[in-house]
Amino acid sequence: MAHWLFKSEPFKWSWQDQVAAGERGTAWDGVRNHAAKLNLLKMAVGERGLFYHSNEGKEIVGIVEVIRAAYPDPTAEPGAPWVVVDLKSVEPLPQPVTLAAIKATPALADMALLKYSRLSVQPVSDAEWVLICRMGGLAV
DNA sequence: GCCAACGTTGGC
DNA sequence: GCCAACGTTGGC
Repeated sequence: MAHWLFKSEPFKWSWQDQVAAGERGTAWDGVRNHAAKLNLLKMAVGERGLFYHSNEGKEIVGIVEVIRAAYPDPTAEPGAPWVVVDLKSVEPLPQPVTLAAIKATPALADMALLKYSRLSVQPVSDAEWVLICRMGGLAV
């Protein structure tokens, strides 16, 4: 299964908001970038992603799961190509993984987070996923 | 089809 | 607050 990374500015939509949304989850809306949209389209129900706080925090704080595959973004104009997936929170990272820690880890040098820092929905490789989960204090 | 101008993102 | 990176827009 593929893994992903979702970026959000915490004052717009934080990990706490995602947790508060509970088991029913919420739509990950507002994506207006075609590369990010393509990633959303590739997602399958049950795939998991990292939840990253940009700007304030600059750290990966939790794990989310795709609970509904891509469908048209209800916040976009009718007919627009934008899509959302529904996400629910799974668990927090006992120890958040900071951007600084990622930069300091040679094995993570190719992460999209570093190479394409403005992309809001990114793929994460299996190796990156395992390493970040471990750095965050989760057994994998 | 090129490219300058402009807006947005996001780290610092 | 600054600025680099990048996407989009619009004139030509």
